[in-house]
Amino acid sequence: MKKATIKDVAQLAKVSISTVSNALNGVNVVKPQTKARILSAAHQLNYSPNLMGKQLRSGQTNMIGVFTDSVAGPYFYQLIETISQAAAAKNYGLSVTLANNHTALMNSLLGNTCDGAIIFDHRVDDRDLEHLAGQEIPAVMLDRPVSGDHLSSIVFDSFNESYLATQYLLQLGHQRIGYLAGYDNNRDNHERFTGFQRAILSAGLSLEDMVVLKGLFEEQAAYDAVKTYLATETAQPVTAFLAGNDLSAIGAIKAIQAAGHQVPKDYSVIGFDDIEIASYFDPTLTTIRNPIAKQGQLAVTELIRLLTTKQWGQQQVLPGDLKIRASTGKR
Amino acid sequence: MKKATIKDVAQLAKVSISTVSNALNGVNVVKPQTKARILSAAHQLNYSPNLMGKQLRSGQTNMIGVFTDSVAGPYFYQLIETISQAAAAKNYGLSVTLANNHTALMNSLLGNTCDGAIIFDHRVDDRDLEHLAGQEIPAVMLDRPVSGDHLSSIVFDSFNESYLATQYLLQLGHQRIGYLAGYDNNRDNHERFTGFQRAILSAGLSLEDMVVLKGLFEEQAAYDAVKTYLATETAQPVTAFLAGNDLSAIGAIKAIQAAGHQVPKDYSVIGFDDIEIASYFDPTLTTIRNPIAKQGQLAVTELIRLLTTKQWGQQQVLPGDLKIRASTGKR
DNA sequence: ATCCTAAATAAAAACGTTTTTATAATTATC
DNA sequence: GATAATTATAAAAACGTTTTTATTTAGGAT
Repeated sequence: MKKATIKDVAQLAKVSISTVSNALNGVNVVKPQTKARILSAAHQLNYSPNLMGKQLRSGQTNMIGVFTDSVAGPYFYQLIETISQAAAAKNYGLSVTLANNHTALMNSLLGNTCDGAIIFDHRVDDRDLEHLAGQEIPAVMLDRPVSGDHLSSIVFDSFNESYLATQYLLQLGHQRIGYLAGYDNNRDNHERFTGFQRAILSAGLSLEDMVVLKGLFEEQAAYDAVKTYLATETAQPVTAFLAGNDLSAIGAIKAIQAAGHQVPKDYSVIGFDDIEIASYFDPTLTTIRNPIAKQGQLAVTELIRLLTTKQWGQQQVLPGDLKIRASTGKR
Repeated sequence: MKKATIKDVAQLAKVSISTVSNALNGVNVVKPQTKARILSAAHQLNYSPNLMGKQLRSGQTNMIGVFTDSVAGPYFYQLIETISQAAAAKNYGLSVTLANNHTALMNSLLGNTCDGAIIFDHRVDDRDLEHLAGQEIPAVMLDRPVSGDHLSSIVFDSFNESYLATQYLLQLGHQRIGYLAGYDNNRDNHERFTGFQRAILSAGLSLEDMVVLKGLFEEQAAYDAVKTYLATETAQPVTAFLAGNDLSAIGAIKAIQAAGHQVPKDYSVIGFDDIEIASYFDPTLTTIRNPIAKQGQLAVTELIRLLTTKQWGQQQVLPGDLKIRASTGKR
């Protein structure tokens, strides 16, 4: 049995398709008796409306689209989980699109498959955003601050978080700190690094005394970098590491332990993100926790605001907080 | 500027919409010169096709839909990540739909928004599956074995995995084992429990000597259950726990440690799933690892087979393997 | 030039809906 | 018991595409 259309229902109920549409969509003009007949026919045929037809005609999808290049890692599922709940509360469906390449991404973004988009995808550049805005598709960016018509962003205050984390290490008495950098072109990495530098300078210390290693946001890369560093004897070695994220912090700790030292006795280590592992790892990881849930909720609220009021978008910057655990201690 | 349609492109290029369609979709009948004109017009107008129109007319979406009630937890993102890659390799887009209630779910599933579905959602019951099959929407189920027309399933061999895990504990010399049960209505829980029971009986032991606690697949619940159990002095206490999943295993270990005992010296603990935390936890967790990546790949392959050959579906059961780490030891 | 064929383009139909407009049926008013 | 007003239903248009069918144009052969 092929999928039944509204025509089939109309035929079976001996009625026109417009009446079926009205009956099914609760437009209160159809006689109870006919409505019952239609409902029964629809049920009998297992009818469910074709969403393409529906959305094409009505011009709206009642869907929020999340566009991302990867769902890997705890950050994403926490984020998506809250977005899902917030969207449901506002009676929007949620569809997460994982596009493999840039054209597929833009086609799906510009293809009117959702009323508005939440974007966490580094492949979307400024020109793409212009297209979006030009076609009046409201979007909320989560990976970098933007603003413009139909465009908002909700990002974390990476600079300040890093500044505070560095201050905390300095306060514990660490004078020489190693920074485990992430990807070069990454906004968070850049912000965190400048936050780190600013805190050092504000404390009257010299950047010359600090060490920058390549952690690349990965456990293995961080492990290798720290291992190599520890192997080269220095007159005045670093006593703490500020890692670009939790994974590289874990890599650093493993390298430190592998070299026969202890955390936090010999070296303090601090990460970013507060991923799930952070509180299960031994030692539990001091880290900066981002308000992921809040970001997700705000993204939905803001998108719906753009959708309904058609106002100019806005930037929002969320502060994170330092979660002190067992991987940091006094020098 | 409103979104440009194929009509606008046609008008600007001084050509009919069918020619535009042909030019844009690479149908090789349009003169190079006109094609260039059309492409230029499309570019100039920032044209991108409306997918609803496209899909409505062509009757296919080139999309695989993943339907689930939750993306929480490492299992899902690993699964979705592999599904995404497998789909991309076969030139299918991926759309993950998180529906909040049953009607929304079924509407979206039956709404022709994708060519085929991969379903991981306990809310989809047998009647729903009949509807699906009746409307010729191919689907692959991941949370329980089914078969039928247009329907396949790829599940883990929970029974056997549990049987092997229990055998391993017995082999280590544990004669009394506690089972930390999950949700009552959960298939995995049921399979795992019967696997456990069968292994006990096969070894000639009595189920009377075993203890069943409610772990509910959660860390906290497991913690509480084990804490309570340990507090009640028994003549012949359990020396090992088989937990329904890794989270409850971790809860159990924490409770054991909190009561002043050691793992694996005093109690061995074994989990299921091999979540990310399992190898970071202290002690690292012995667990049964499911081939999640394989499940994802197979799901896509099988769905595409259903899609293209229109054959009767099939069941597939994947074996997991025991990952021995530090949370288990000889009695 | 005339006709034929092939190539290129255009026109029209179709997909499944909702929405707008038109018609039919019922009820109310006098 | 006719007409107006209201209510219920039907018909037609529209959404943006692709696809099928029709028409025009160009190029050869006669």
